[in-house]
Amino acid sequence: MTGINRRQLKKDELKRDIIDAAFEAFAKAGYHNTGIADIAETLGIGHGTFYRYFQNKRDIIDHVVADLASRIAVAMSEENDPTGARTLDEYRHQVARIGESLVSILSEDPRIPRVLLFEAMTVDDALRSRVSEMLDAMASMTAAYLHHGVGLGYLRADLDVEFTAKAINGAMIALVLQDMQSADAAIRTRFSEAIQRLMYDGIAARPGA
Amino acid sequence: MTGINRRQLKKDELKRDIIDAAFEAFAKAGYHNTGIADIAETLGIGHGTFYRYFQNKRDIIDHVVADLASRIAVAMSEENDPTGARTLDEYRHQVARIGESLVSILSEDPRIPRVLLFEAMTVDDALRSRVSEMLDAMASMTAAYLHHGVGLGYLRADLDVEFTAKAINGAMIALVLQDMQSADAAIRTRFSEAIQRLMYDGIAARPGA
Amino acid sequence: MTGINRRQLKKDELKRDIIDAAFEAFAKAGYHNTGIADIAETLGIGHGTFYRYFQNKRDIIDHVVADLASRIAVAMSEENDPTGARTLDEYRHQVARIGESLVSILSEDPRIPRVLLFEAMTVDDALRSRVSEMLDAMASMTAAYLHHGVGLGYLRADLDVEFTAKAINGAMIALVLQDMQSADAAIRTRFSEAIQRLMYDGIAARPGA
Amino acid sequence: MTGINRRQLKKDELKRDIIDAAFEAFAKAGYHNTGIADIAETLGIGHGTFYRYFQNKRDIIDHVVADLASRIAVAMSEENDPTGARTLDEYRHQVARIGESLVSILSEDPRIPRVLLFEAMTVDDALRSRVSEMLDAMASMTAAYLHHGVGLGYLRADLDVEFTAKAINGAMIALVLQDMQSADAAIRTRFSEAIQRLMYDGIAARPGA
DNA sequence: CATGAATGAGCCTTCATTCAT
DNA sequence: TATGAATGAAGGCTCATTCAT
Repeated sequence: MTGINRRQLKKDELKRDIIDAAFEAFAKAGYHNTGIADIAETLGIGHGTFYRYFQNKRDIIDHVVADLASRIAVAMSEENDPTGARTLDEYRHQVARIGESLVSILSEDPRIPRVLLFEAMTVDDALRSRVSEMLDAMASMTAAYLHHGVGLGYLRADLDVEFTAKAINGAMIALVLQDMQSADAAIRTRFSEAIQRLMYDGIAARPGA
Repeated sequence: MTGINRRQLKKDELKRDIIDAAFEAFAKAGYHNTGIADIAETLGIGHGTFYRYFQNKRDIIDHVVADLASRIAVAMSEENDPTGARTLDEYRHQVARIGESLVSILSEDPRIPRVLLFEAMTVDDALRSRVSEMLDAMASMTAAYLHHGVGLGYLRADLDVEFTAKAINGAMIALVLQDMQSADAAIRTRFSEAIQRLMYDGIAARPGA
Repeated sequence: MTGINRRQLKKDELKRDIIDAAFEAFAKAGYHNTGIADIAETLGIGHGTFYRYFQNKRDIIDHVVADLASRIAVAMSEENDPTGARTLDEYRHQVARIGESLVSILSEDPRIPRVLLFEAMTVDDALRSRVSEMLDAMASMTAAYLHHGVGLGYLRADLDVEFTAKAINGAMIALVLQDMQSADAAIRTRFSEAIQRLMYDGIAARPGA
Repeated sequence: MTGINRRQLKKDELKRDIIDAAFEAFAKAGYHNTGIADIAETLGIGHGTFYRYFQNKRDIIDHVVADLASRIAVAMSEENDPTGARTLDEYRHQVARIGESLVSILSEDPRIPRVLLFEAMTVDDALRSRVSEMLDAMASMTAAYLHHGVGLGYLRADLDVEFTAKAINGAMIALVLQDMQSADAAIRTRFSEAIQRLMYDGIAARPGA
């Protein structure tokens, strides 16, 4: 009994390890420059073993992306409560926190944007769609917060929630990409604050302010 | 003399044709799924001929990117006059125009973002850097306009010009990507206006407004 | 004791099942396109188990062929009594019956000629010889009957028993192959009668007849 | 002009050489045990070159079979004149000659029956059908001669032309297979005569004869 | 004894690149 | 100069076989 369980556990573990190694390899060398043998060698397993866990090369990038997708989904669901704010300030902080969170999910590990935003986009249409949907989901979440902000009267009533959310999302992804290159906390903070000021105050000088 | 020139002309023409065909192919099938033979076949030339014009496969994507880079540089330089505005309204319009222009350069042909933002990013570090620099250049241009706006007093004096420019750039690229998928003029207009309102008015409700 | 016997029985049973499943698979997909795993899966056993009963893939086709050989030998020995005829007519009927029998052994199941005459012939020289010997044995049996027929004066005294037997055998195998494709009883009867008439009457018109 | 022709000639020659080498290899080691690399190595060419001439491994066996088919068709058409006989004796000789001819086509080179009758039958249904049709064509030709013989009154009026032809064909193929193994001229003659006597005289003792 | 996880030899096929014509 | 025939490294994938559990 336990024998079977332990074996299954080992299998699951190896499957995870393969996904991780593939992720690692795809991030470092790119999907197209990575061979199944490279992944297997990293793990010290025979390359035939790979095919006991995944159907083919295409299958593994799918799993890598799915893995990232679920990580992101989990992280997003943890923070997802657009209704929790009682004051403008609370709202701002909440939005800032969720924004940081979204960015962090991708920024946490520079391999994530590399694989998700670049490598996965060159595999085929299906995967491209898959990733696009993930990004759309992030924009939808942003939109939900904006929508709530409008409802509470914190945000402009005439706000084009959907497209403003997409714009903000674009800015956040720019941040992620910036982070991917430099990974400098100070820069990240400045970028983050620039986005927030852009959001709440705009860039224009205020006659009254 | 003229014979040589004419020959040179023909050579240049074919070189251009190869670049265009490669661009076309990379956009449609991706860099890694495109063979030299595919490109040559499209042009009706022998695939050995390719190697008389380009050193290798890596070389051609470089030229494709360089070609896009120069197209973008030209388009940017045409519009590049951050000092031309005399009133806030003029400034806004000028910035809107240059923003539209930047977006248009990439959006004009959906193959451009496909090749530049996806395919080129999976070739190697050198090319990735190359494209990053192009995007940085775009952000720098945005920054120049912001800088000028601050100088003229149209924009907030405490504006973090550099990072706000990057944020806006990210939003514009999001627009480009959106356009790449749908190519719907109405959507593009809405997205564009959302970005502009975000820039000048922010999203917050104004007590006084 | 009985426990061991029962175990032995079970082992023998599984061995049989594996042979049958292999026969089935080889007939359907061919020896070279059949994997050990396919055979094991059909039986619902682990494919490692296969190797407890057979040394390797080569071994199993040997057993399949041996199994067919013994089936054929049994069927042949049941009918084998070239001395039993007392009149020409009896002789003819006896020969017809044994001929039908020989054909039936192979024709009974279209998988038999498929495996024996085609698949087994592409494995290696040894197996090819094995099958050839089986066919030779069939020809020898035919020859025995012819020999007896000559001895009794029913058949031509100058009959080249050996090679005529081979020729008749070839005709019978043609019938088997025909049957393998169509399995139409009427066709089979016509074919069978054509062979018998060919044997006894030849094809030539008889001046006196 | 001549340059192109010479090149084309060389290509045709190499294509032929590949077909021949494949034929050779399939006959010696079998289709399934022969690698593309084996064929290429025999010819001293790179194995990539193979794929400039044939789409894949399946393609080459098709060409090998087609090549044999056309050789056989040519040989058959050379002899094909069932109407040329004026006397029974002439008819007999004619039939004997065409029979010898049919047998010779296959027997001439023991690799032919090996590839055609065994290897090709193991590849897939399509090829199996292809070869079956070839054998049917041979039987049809035999049938045509029998039909003519009946018309001229040389053969029994009640002869089942079609199936008798198939039976005779089976006998001839048995001869071919015999030849494939031994290649002894004396044996071949005996076998051939046994078939002819079987055809014209049958095996039965004749009361009057 | 049964199992199936692991293995790696081996095969087919592609394609960037070279070079003789 | 243009060509395309030739090449072989490289890579994806299969499957017979072994062996620890």
